[in-house]
Formats: sequence, C-alpha cells, structure tokens
Amino acid sequence: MNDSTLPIGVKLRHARKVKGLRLADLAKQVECSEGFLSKLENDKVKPSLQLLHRIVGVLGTSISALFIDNEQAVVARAGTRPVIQVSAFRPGEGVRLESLIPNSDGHLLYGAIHIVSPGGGSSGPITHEGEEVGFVLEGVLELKVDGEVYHLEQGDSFHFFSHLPHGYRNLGKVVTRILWVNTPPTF
Amino acid sequence: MNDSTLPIGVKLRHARKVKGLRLADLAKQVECSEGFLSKLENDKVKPSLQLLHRIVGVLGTSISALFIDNEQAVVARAGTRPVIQVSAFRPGEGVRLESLIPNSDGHLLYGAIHIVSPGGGSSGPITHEGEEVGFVLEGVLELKVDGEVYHLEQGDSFHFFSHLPHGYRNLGKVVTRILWVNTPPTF
DNA sequence: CCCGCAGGTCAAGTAACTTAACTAATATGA
DNA sequence: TCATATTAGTTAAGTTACTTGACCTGCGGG
Repeated sequence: MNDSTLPIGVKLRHARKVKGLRLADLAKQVECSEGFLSKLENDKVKPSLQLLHRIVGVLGTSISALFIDNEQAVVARAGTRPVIQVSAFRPGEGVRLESLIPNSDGHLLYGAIHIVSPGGGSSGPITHEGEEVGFVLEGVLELKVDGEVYHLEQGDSFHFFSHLPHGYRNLGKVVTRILWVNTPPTF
Repeated sequence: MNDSTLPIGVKLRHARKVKGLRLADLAKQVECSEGFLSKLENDKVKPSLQLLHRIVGVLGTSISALFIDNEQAVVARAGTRPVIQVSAFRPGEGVRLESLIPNSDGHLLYGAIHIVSPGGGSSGPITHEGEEVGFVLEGVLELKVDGEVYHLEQGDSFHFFSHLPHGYRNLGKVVTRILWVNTPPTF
C-alpha cells in the first residue's frame, strides 16, 4: 500500500508514550535537553548516533528498529507479525505483543495479540483515556477491571472504558493469547 | 459489573472527547466558564439543572443518560452473546453478527464476530468514516479493500481505513468466523 | 436585615510540549 | 590560515489545554 518508512520521530514518540514517559523524564534519563527531544520527535533535528543510542536504550528499542520499513499492509499473515517483548518497556512479566497494526501513528485503533505465559500479566493497574475490547483466543485469563475480577476462558470476550483501572494475569498452565483492540492509541 | 454508576464528570468528559471538543470550545457553546467545566468534569462542583441541560444538549447526550447505570457487562461469555442476523440491516447473504459490545451508544468501539457461511459475505462495497481491524478466527476469507483482493486464512489479520471501499466473502467450504472491530460506531 | 451557601466567574497556576535564539565544536574552502 | 558554514546540541520563553483558588452574587431562612 505504502512503501515508505515512518519518520523516526514518530516511532520515538510512540516508544516513549508506551513507556509512559514525559519528555522531561526521558531527557533526564538520557541526559539531554527536553527541547532537543521535542524537536527530535517532530523530526526537526537529527541526533548524533551516540545520543540516539542512549535514547533507544532507555526506550527499550533499537536504532535499527527505527529504520525498518514497517509498511502499512492491509493484511498481516499469521506468523509474520512483529512480536514485541513487553517486559522491555512495560514492567509486566511474560507478556509479548503481536502487533496487528504496525504502528499506531495516525490511527484511531491499536490492535495486538497479547501472548501471556503462565503466571504472566500486566503490571500494576493502568488507567487512561479510551476504550478496549478483547477476545480470548486460547488459554484462560484473570481480568481485573475497576476492582472486579473476571475469569475468562477461550472464546470469552470483554469490553470496558480505559479509565477504569484494569490489569490481567494468566493463572493457567498454558500460554494465553488475547486479541486486544483499543482506541485511541494516542494515550 | 460493578454496581455504581460512573461519576458524571467522567461521562461528561467522555462525551466531550468523543465530540473532539476542548473545554474552551464547550464553554463557549454552552456559555459558561471553562474553569467551571473543568471542575465539573473532575466532580468538584455540582451544576444547576439549567446549565447541565445546556451542556448535554451541546454534547448530544441527555441528563438521564448521565445517571443511568450503564456499567455494561465487562465480560461476555462464549455462546451467550447476542447473535444478529445481518441480512436484516446489511444486505449480505449468510452473515450473522455476534456482538461483543452490547450497544454502541456512547462508545468509540464496535466489536463483533462475523459468522459467514460458505458463499456468504457482505454485499456491494461499503465505505464510511473510521477504521477497522479484524482477525480470522477460523475458515478462509476473501477480503477486498480499495480494489485489492486478499485471501486470508485462520490467524491472519487485517486493518484499513473505512473510507476505502471494502467488502468480503467466504469462498471456503466451511463457516468462517472473523473477529471484527471498528471505530467509531456512530457518526 | 444579615447570614450562609449554592452556583457560578475570573484570573492565576500548572503540566507538558514547542520554538526561537543562541553556542560550541567541527568541517570546508580561498 | 583564517573566515565561514554546518552540525548538534542548550536555554529559556511561548503555547496549549486544563486546573485551582479567590472572589462574587442572588436567594431562602432566622
């Protein structure tokens, strides 16, 4: 559909948002100025390789990941979707994300398959703007929304507003896969 | 499934966000101060009925909607979800919808499982605002988006902007089930 | 009549980003 | 060799959008 890669600023911003960092936080951690990061994320400036390396280090991504062509295909085949180790940038244990929508820039939707190993789950309850819907593809899931605990099995689905504190864990003995869609991706 | 209704501030904020308004915009339209709206959305203040009435008017909702307990079921169990015969409102043959989100009022998301019998599919290409993501739970699917034809199998996913003309058919010999989420359901 | 409170306004405060103006270090070229 | 240009940043002021606190105003009760 679209043959060009995204500007790296967009990817960097996305990576930062996923980590829940503000520009000021990131600036402090990578030891550079907030203003520079802002310009970087808006592609008004090119960083040195050294600085970029520190940034991607803190963000848990890699320089090469910033340059791969994550083109906007309509269809993503099973097995060929990019898998993200979540523990790298969200402190949940044993969760991988298989992204259905390559990048979330300019999108209203974000979709991914959460692959949760036994005992794994999201870390502390998170709350943000938006809305979520999900479907358990396989395995079992303990979902906690607004203090209430739900036990889901294969084929069950859920839906809630993201401002309710929520989190999940896999209490089963096998991997759980959840198809999870939320909006908006702009945190 | 929680017994209390959300604070009305939260609902008001949600309604405003859905309309894409800033506090300042809303304040102007309902002719009150921005600060008051902020406090209102943070439940630090109680509005008069007159003012509230103007607000919900602009937001396209109603006062009663702010008070009904619209905590919908967070979880829908496999097999217990309402199934809709699509031919009733979309002239596709042999498609049923199993709705994941009970009603679409006030939601940004709509989600359903499309159950397509062999030979069935959507009728002529449709186009509207929004964005869609889907995942083939079982069976095969011929998806046409913007003139391009894709053949999907179990586990494949797709994603596109709804303004591109799109349609689908089940060319296989068994039922196809697709988990389909789109936004926004209204507009 | 004065009290006190519900229902606001207004303007200052704040959070998070953006931008303009400047600088230091390196590179280029006459 | 020096003027100058470019690169890779910094600092602080500006902007946007929301929040907060101080104040105001009309109205019912004692």
